[in-house]
Amino acid sequence: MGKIRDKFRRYLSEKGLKSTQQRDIILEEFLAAGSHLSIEELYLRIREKHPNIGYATVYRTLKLFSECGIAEEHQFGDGQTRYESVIGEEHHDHLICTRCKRIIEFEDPRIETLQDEVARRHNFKIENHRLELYGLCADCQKP
Amino acid sequence: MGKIRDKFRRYLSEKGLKSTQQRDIILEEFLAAGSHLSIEELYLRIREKHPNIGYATVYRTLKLFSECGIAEEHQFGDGQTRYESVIGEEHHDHLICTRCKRIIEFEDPRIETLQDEVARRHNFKIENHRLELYGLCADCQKP
DNA sequence: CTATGTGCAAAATTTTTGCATAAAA
DNA sequence: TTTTATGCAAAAATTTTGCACATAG
Repeated sequence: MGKIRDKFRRYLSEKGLKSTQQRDIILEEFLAAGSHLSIEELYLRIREKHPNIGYATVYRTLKLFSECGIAEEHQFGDGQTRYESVIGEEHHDHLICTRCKRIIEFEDPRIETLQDEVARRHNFKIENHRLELYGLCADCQKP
Repeated sequence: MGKIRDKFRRYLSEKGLKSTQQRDIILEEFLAAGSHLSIEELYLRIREKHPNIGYATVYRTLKLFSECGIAEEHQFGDGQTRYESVIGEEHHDHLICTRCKRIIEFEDPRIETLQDEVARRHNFKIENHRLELYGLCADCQKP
């Protein structure tokens, strides 16, 4: 868990950026909060304890997280950018219920293997990927 | 090719919606244009020949296309919603070059099979899916 | 006729930016 | 002390909406 914080510190110092109170607060809140938070949701949570942190700082800081590889941006199609923390966990993909908006995570190494194969066929070097299956979750299929 | 137009007509009449000049124009332009057009790009093209068609109509019509299943919405992470025509073709996925922004299409039925299996395991009913591999295309790996 | 669609401009959303001030190195 | 970060508010950018008028059925 300290790994994420270390990676962030390291990234900041490599780039000559500064470690600030706000960045620490936002990182802690980001890690404490569950996955798939929208920027607004995160901002509101932070706001509760730290009413003086601005929206722009949250935007800028999340972008930093994403650049340094500790968070991933997602667009699940509701017009809100969501971020998910990414280090330490295995990469996972998503089942997204179009009715109740529930997000279920899964992973399947066999799919990853096939992706690598596709990439190789196109001389493509994968940095990242996104697999999302949209549909109805078990509950929402019941009438 | 007439299939798409037919499906659209059928959808309109099923829903009691009307077939209008604008909808026809937008559909033709959408089909004529390559894949992955952003709403703005499409609007500008339409604008050239039909300067009186409004932005809102293009938005509303593309949403219709997507509802009736002849187009698919994509967000490739540049803040622009893109649409792609979908009928008649096999479903395909995307390799997206993060440097030159090129989009390469591919399909792999074996991946689809595994997706179905994952869905079954979660009692999930897939309506749609999206697989995007981000990274560097062959050209952009050369220094 | 009647219901739906259109165009426009205004509003709502989401994200980015400029700039004076504050804080880190 | 010099550079980078922050907060605010303003600006951009994207998408949606309200409404009077137009058009399809």
